[in-house]
Amino acid sequence: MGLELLAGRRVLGVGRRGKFMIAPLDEDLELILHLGMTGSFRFDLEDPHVRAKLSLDDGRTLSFRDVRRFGRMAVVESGDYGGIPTLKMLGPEPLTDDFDPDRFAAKLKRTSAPIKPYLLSQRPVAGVGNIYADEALWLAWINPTSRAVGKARAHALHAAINEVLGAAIEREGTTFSDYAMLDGESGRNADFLIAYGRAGTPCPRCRTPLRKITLGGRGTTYCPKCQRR
DNA sequence: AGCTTGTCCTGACTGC
DNA sequence: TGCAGTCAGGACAAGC
Repeated sequence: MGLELLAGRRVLGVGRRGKFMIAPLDEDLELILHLGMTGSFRFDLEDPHVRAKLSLDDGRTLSFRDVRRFGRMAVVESGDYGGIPTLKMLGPEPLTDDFDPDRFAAKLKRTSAPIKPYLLSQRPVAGVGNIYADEALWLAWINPTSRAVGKARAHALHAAINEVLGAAIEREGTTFSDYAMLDGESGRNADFLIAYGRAGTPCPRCRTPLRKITLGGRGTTYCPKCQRR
C-alpha cells in the first residue's frame, strides 16, 4: 500500500476517528491522514512548508502544510489499520454514546500506567491530546500521575473530557501558532485554558500556584492541592 | 502484553 | 547580536 495508489482515485467522503482523518476512496481503499503537531490543509497555498499537494478534479489544489513534518499520510485497504497501531487500538469517540462511563471506568481499572499517559495513548478514549488531558484532569480533580482511578473518579473524568472537548469545539479549537480553521482563522479556546501552559498561575478553585512536571515525556500542569494523589 | 523511554523535525524563545 | 540550550499541540519503535 502506498500513496501512489491515490492518483486517479475518487474521494467518496471525508470522515474522522480521533485525530485521524479517514477519506474513503473508490476501489475499497481509504486515505488516512494525521496532521501531527503542526499540520494543516489549505486550498491553493504556496508556502515553504507545503509538503504535499493533492490536485483535485475541480482544478483546485489541496496543500498539506507541515512545519515539523510529524504529519502522516497513507492509503490502505478499507479498515486495514495494521500499519497504523494507534488507529487500530483507538478508543471510542468522545461526545458520543460509544464513550460509555462504565466501560471507561473498567479500562482505567485494568491499566497500571499513570492516568495521563494512558489517556494520551488514545486507547481509553479517542482524541484527547496533551492540552485537553491537562484540562480534563484538572476539571475532574485527578492527579495526572495517579495509577489507581476508581469508578467515581473515572465517571468524573468521563464527564470532564466531554465538557472540555465540547467547549473547545464550540470555540473552534485551541490555537497557539499553527492550528487554524480551513479559512485560516484561529480557534478561540486558548484564552479559556485553566491548566495547560499556565504553570505558576493560581488555581481558580484554591489559589494554589499550578505546578509543571514532566510525565511520560510530556509537559504536564496541574494543581498540587486540589489534584492531590 | 503493556508500560516506558527515546526519536523523528523545525521554529520560537530564553539566557548567557 | 550571536549562539547554545530548551521546549512545543503526536505517534511510533524498541527497550524491558
